[in-house]
Amino acid sequence: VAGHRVVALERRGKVLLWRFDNGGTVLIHLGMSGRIAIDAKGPPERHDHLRFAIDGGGTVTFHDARRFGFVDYAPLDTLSMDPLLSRLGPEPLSDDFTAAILKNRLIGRRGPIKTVLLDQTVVAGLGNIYVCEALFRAGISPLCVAESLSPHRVTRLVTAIQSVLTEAVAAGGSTLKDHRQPNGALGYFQMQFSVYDREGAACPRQKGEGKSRHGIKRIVQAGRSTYYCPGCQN
DNA sequence: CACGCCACCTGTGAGC
DNA sequence: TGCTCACAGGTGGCGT
Repeated sequence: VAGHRVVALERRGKVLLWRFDNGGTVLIHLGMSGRIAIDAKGPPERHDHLRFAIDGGGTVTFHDARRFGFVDYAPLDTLSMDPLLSRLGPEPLSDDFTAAILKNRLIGRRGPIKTVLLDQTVVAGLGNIYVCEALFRAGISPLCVAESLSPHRVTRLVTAIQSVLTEAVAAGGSTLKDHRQPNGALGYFQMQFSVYDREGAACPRQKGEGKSRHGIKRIVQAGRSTYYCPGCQN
């Protein structure tokens, strides 16, 4: 991409796409601990893996301590065939993400809805935090068999996913530890978590209602932590 | 095909 | 203080 101009910055699921005027695309996945830093000050730090120098002196740095992220390059016209993108489910904030479509994609999925929503081929872009938060908002137990959800519940789930993602983006994401926005700012959506990483806390929906006997519970599903309120999610 | 488990790699906090 | 262990936002390969 040296010598070429970026013509568009896009995203598909969790994959960042930098489109260049030669038709090529740089693909970036931040994994768990990755970040992009614009005009990072000073010399490269530990775990800075790649730095782009921009005309005018600016820099764009890919930094990732845990190295679960990656950067790849797709030459002209190969992007749509990229295995990273070709099997992705619908964008949850697009018009393509409706209750009818999600319901359809849950057919044949007998695993728990929590695990199924983490499958990027079902819906693109959801991670562990936002699945937990969306299921709480929808009042759906993470243990529910995915294909058994009623149309009404799937409708609530779609609405919950959209609201969680919209609010999380507005808050700059969730900084548990590593996440930074490209300008270096922290994310703040963790302040608004209802259940994630809140094991033992009172359920926010039951606060002040005198029936807070249900604390937030942590279980493990497919090797991942799930947080939920057994009182409101069933 | 669907699903669970494990590995991948590094940092951090808890417990001793 | 320093050691060991468990665990962490994701994904892909493997066995079942």
